Amino acid sequence: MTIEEEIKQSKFKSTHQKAVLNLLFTSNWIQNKQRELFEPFGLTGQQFNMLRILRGQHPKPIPAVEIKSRMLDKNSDVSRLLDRLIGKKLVTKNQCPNDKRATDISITETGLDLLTKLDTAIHNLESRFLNLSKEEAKQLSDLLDKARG
Amino acid sequence: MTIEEEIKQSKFKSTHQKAVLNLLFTSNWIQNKQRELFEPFGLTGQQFNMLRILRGQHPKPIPAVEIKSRMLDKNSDVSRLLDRLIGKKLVTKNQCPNDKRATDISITETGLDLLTKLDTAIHNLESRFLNLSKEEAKQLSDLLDKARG
DNA sequence: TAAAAATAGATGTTTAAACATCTATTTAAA
DNA sequence: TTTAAATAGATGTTTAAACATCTATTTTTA
Repeated sequence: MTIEEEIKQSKFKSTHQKAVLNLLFTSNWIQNKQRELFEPFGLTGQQFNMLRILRGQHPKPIPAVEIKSRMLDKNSDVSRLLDRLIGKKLVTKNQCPNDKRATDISITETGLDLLTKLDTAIHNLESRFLNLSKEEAKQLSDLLDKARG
Repeated sequence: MTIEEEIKQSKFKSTHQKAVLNLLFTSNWIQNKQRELFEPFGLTGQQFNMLRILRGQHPKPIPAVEIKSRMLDKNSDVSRLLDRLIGKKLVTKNQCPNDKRATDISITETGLDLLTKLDTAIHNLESRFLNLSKEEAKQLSDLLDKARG
């Protein structure tokens, strides 16, 4: 379905407006797919994003402020997202010895196991459901970089 | 800034994963810009989306279910979004005479005036801040359509 | 036609987003 | 070095998202 069909709008003020609406719509579309996938595991998209960041650093702990700077959504409420992940034993938090204000956040083995279980499903979502060739995926990413430029 | 810089991640599992992360990031980026713009007018992005849909139909009223089918976010809680817009006198709601279950929703003059005030600012956001040529904007939109295909 | 299914919308509840403010600690400046 | 500024993170509050469930009405079907 084209964006025209998806939102039942045949005309747009400009090509740019159409691109913006399509971008926002497609982002929602992906997030809905992801939500379906995460739901059986009791994770939200933001929580998954955070776990993936921590896995990237594992076994090195990182402070919460560093997580925030890597999140897709820069407004994320990292403190309380962390609280929920700690409650699920997926991450640990300790006071950083060098800087008493800061925290050392690490993903636990349980967290790593959970991500491993999700890996295949996520890969399918990203590659199989994103109906693009490798070249087109690169082209899309490059256009997005340029769009924000 | 490239997506690598934005989320401080130099390697990605696949080109597709990079495209997905870039898409979600860019969507957040746009929504943050929009929020700044709407904030002085007391609107959220969803409320603006709804008003624009109603303007597209004006002066013909449409039922709430029709609004929902045109929203960018298909999970929108239309009833309560409408309540808020009615509270601001930006839209009106009446029982539909043909179908007592349904509603006739219309944008008010106040709502139209508000959108008029926002038009230039939105156009700037969409065209000036989306740093793409017309051809690139079309290319982006086409890739997004294909990605969901 | 009576019962079942579908549709339109409202509402209740839990969780999270958005925004501001606050404390503790560290770094910079006077 | 004493104060001021900046930084890391926690927390409080309001609003909205997410999910289910409910009522009223209309449509279908047995």
